[in-house]
Amino acid sequence: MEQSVDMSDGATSVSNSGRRRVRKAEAGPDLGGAAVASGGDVEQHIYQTVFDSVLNQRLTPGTKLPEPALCELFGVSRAVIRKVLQRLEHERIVELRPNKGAVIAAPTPEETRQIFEARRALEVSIVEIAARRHTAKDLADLRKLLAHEHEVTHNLYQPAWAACAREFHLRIAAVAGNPILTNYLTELMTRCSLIVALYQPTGNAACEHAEHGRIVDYMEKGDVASARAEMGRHLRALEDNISLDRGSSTQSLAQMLNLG
Amino acid sequence: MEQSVDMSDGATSVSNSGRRRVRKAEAGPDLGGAAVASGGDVEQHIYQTVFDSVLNQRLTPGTKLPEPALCELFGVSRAVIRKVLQRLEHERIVELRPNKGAVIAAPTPEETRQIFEARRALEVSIVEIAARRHTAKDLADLRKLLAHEHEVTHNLYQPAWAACAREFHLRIAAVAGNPILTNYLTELMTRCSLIVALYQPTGNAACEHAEHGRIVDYMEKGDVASARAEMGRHLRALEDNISLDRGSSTQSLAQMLNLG
DNA sequence: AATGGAAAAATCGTAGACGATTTGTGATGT
DNA sequence: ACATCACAAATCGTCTACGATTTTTCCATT
Repeated sequence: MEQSVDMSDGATSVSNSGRRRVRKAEAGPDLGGAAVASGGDVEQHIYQTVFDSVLNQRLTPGTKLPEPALCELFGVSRAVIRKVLQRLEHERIVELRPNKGAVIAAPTPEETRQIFEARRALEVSIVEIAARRHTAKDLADLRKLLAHEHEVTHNLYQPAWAACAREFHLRIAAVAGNPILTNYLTELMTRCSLIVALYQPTGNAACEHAEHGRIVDYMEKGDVASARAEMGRHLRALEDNISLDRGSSTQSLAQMLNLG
Repeated sequence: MEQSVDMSDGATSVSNSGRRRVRKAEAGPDLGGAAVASGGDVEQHIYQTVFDSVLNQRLTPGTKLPEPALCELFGVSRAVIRKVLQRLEHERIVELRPNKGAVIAAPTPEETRQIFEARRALEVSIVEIAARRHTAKDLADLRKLLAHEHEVTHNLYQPAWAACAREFHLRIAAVAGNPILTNYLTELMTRCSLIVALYQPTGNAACEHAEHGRIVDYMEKGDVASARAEMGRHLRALEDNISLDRGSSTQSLAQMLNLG
C-alpha cells in the first residue's frame, strides 16, 4: 500500500512575489488553501503547497507524487506540474527517478551527516556576520521571537515549535542580510525537516530554546567568537539528537520498505 | 544589434553520469562538441555546453538565448531546451524573464558584493574542514595543481588560468569531502565568472598563485586558523580587484546598455 | 502452492500546435 | 521632422497527443 498525496490546510503566509496575467477561471477542484488568483503563479502556489506540506510533515519522505494525481488535484496540465517537480528536485526536496515517478526525498544517513555539516559551516558564518551587523531593532525582533518560542515550548505538536525554531534561524540570516546565504540555509533547513520526519529524533524544545537565547545574548554583547561557537554547539546538538536514533535502523529500514 | 549564441569548442572533460536509452539518431546539425551519444543525456550535454561557454566567456552576461535558436542548434524540441534553461535559471546562470526571453545573467554590483561575501563565508569553512581532513595524497594533488598553475601564470588568455584557479578551489572543496558545500561553491564560482566577464578586473595571476601556495602551506602545517585567514584574505583580494573597477561605471553602464 | 513469464495498465519523456504577450516597424497626424 | 498609434513579426507559456519504459497483475507451469 502506498502513501497518497493529501496536503490539505495550506496555512502559510508567504506573500506572492508579484506577477500578473489573468488567463481563465480555474477548471479543477481548486484545493490547497488560498484561492487560485492570477493564473500565472499557480506554479508558485503549487510549489508552496508542497513545500509547506513537507515542512509540516504532512508529506513525509518516500511519498510518491504521481503527475496525473497532482494534475487533477490542482486542475492544471502536466507541464506546470513537471515544472514544479523539477524545481523541487533541484532543491533536493523531491527525487525524480526517470520513468519511475517522483517521491519526496529520503536523505540517507550519509547525506544527513553532510547536510548537518554543511549547515554548521554555513550558519556559523551567518551568525558571525549577523553578530557584526545587527541593529537594536534586530535584537528586539529576535527577543520577540524568543518570547514566542518560550510560549510554544510545551506544545506537544512537533511541527509547531519546529516552525518557530526555523523562523528564529531564518531571522538571524535576515539580520546577516545576505539573500544568497539565506537561500542556502533555507534549503538545508528544509532538508533537515525531511530528516526529522524520517528519523523522528527526541528533540528537546526547552534545551533548544535556551541555546537560542544564549546566541542572542552573545550577539548583543558583541562577542562574535562566542556567538559562532554557541551556534556550532547548538547545531551539533541537533545532529546528535538524530545520530542517536540513526543507529537503530528499524525506522530507517521500515521507511526504506514503503519507498519501493 | 544583439549578441548571438555561438558556443563552439566544447573543450570539457566532465564525464556523463551514466544514463542509457537510445532513441533515434540526431535530426539536427548536432553541433556543440562531443557527439550526441545516448539521447537521454542530450539535456546534460546542452547544459554542459552552455555552462562551459559561460565559464570560458564565450557566452557573456546579457547574451540572449532564444528558445528556437537553441532548438535547431542542438536539434531538439523546445521542451528539453526549456528544461535546461530552467535548471540554469535555478543556478542563477541565466535569467528567465517571462514572455521576454532568457539571457545570461548579469550580476549587479550589489549582487556582486553578496556573491563574494557568500563565497567567503562558505569557503573559509571549507578550507577549515579540508585543513583538518587532508591526507598525504590530497596535499600531493594540490601541489601538482599548484605546479600546473605556475606554468600557466604567464598565459595571457584569461580563461585559461581562470580555469586553473577554479580547479584549485574545487580541489580543496573535494578534500573537504562535502558534496553539498562543493555544489554551493561551484555555483558561486560560476557567478564569479559572470562577474569577471562583466567587470573585467585586472587580475594578478602571480599574486593569486602565491596566495594559493600559502593556503596549502598552512594546510600542511595543520595551522587551521591561518589557512582560514589566508583564504579569507585571498577572496577579499579577488573582490577588491572587482570593486576597483566597479567605481568607474563606464564599463558597467556600457554592459547595461546592450542588455536590454 | 510457489515461481516464472507474458500481457496490460500506469507513468514518464518528447514532440508538435495553439493562444497570449511583447517587440519592432511603418504609416499617419500634428 | 517628430511623436504616436496600429499592425506584423517574433517569442514565450500552455495544452494535447504519441511513443517508450516501467510496474503490476494474471495465468500457466513445475
